[in-house]
Amino acid sequence: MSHTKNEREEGMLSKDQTELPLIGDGSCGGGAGGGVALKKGPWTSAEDAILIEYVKKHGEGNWNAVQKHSGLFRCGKSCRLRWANHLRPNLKKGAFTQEEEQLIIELHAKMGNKWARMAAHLPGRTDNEIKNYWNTRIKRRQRAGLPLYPPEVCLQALQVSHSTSAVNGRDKGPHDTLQNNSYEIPDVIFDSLKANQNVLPYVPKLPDISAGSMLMKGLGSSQYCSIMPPAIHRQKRLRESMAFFPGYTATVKNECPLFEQLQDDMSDKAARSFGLSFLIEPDPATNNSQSFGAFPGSHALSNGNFSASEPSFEAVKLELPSLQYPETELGNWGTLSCPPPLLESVDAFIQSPPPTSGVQSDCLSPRNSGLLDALIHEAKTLSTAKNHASDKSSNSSTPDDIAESSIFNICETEWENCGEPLSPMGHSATSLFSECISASGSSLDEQPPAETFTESHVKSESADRALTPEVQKEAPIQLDNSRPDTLLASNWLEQDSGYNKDQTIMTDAIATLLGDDLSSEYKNMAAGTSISSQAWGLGSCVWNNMPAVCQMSELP
DNA sequence: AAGTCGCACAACCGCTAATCC
DNA sequence: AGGATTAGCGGTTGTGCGACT
Repeated sequence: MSHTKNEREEGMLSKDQTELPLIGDGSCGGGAGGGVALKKGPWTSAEDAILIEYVKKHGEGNWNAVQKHSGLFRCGKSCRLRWANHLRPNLKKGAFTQEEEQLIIELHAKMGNKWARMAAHLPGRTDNEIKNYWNTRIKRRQRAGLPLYPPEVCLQALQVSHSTSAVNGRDKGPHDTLQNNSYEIPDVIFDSLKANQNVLPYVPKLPDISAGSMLMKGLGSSQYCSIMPPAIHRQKRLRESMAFFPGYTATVKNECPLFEQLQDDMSDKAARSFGLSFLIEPDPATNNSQSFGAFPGSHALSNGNFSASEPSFEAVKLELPSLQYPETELGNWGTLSCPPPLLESVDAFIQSPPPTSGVQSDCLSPRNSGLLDALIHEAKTLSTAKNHASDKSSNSSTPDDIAESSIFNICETEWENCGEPLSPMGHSATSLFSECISASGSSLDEQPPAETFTESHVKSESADRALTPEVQKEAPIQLDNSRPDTLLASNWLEQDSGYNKDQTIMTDAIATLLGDDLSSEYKNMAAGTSISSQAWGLGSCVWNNMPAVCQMSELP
């Protein structure tokens, strides 16, 4: 990797020697500098020698003393980096081996952008090397339109996460999971979520955050969703979706490939692959909400962020390296769905959030704990609402009524308390879903063949209408067909395996997941509407949380 | 041959956590 | 306890080089 380092340094020697820039910033000044001109830029061999000599004498650490003791005009920070990245013994130089690359991929699936921790698993490699390698890889894969993670890694992540979440209680220490060759859930996520629980009314009890979800941070990245237009304009799609299914629109950015895959193969195998196994075989030891919480993939971070350190609470903060969201590709999306004005307006919102955005962010924080958690909350509320409704007018409600009166009332009341008809998942979350909408096509009637899925257009009309609250109520029917899950449904229903069978499977699966109380309602909905928009709206919530599985197993 | 572009890499920057005093 | 210092981490930027036009 750095095999040319010495040549480069030698080549730059003359330049370096002629320039001795002042250390202008305080970050490197420390106490050692004391106003002395400290050198920046590439290290020379002479400097390396001095540093090596210093470390031999004094050992590592106390880097700010290097300049004092050795006369090296470098700040301690720079010395430490130089030593750690280039001079310390046992450093492996040269390109990453196949095994190392594989390990990096797996580690990144586990940890996200925890370069230092990844480096700990790669003897002789530095975090910087790994980071650079990964960023380069991202670029490469993105250009090639390849998924970021190979399927086997996805599968492994899923399997481990599933077993981990089933076996482990809550936040098991990372060391434990690592020792078990399990996927590591950074504590910080739990901390963040826990912190959120104190603030927010509908942040569920902390469930396991599955490795699958961690993985999906990567999977959900634009690179990964390369089978769709890669750099999705999340803000635009946010609008399209959130107006219509405020609560269920999270995380689907990660899941989009599901629908491609579903179109290819909606067989039993496929269904199993992307998560029906979880549905059909729920953990009997868990009750409804718990099983939700333990559902792998239920905590896919909504912003497609790779970093495991921060399930960002800010609607727009993206921890990804900027290159991972190439703005240059946004134009592709401009042709996909929304008219420019909408696009721009949402852009403006994202890029310079209004003063209330922080409040919204807080209010919307449940997204950090995952779509299914929100679903739990909503489902419970739905159940409550239903009970209320039946108290007032017993037996008068059709399943459709129930869906309308409960689901969308919820949307308009509870969630609107956040100041905007946004999902508890928040902007990013909703945008994730809308990404899928954009990618998956506009309507059932226009449903394109799978091959052309990514080129389909979302009618801007739908998006525009979605902006106004008054269309929200009618939106479900109108827009349902644009939902990827509806497409999924339609595809599914067209399969040779037969409508009734699949419907039953799906309904039962979701019902199982929902638990006894809610399952009957869901089944009623499904039955009453023949996989109606409402049913699929609810069902899609489940589907939307399967991508960790589906992508893992169905990647080309 | 000259200019441009993209890649790979090294180093820097800003921030935070840990430690010291 | 609390401020200062140090170490570490992750993101970003700058630079050299080779490929391409």
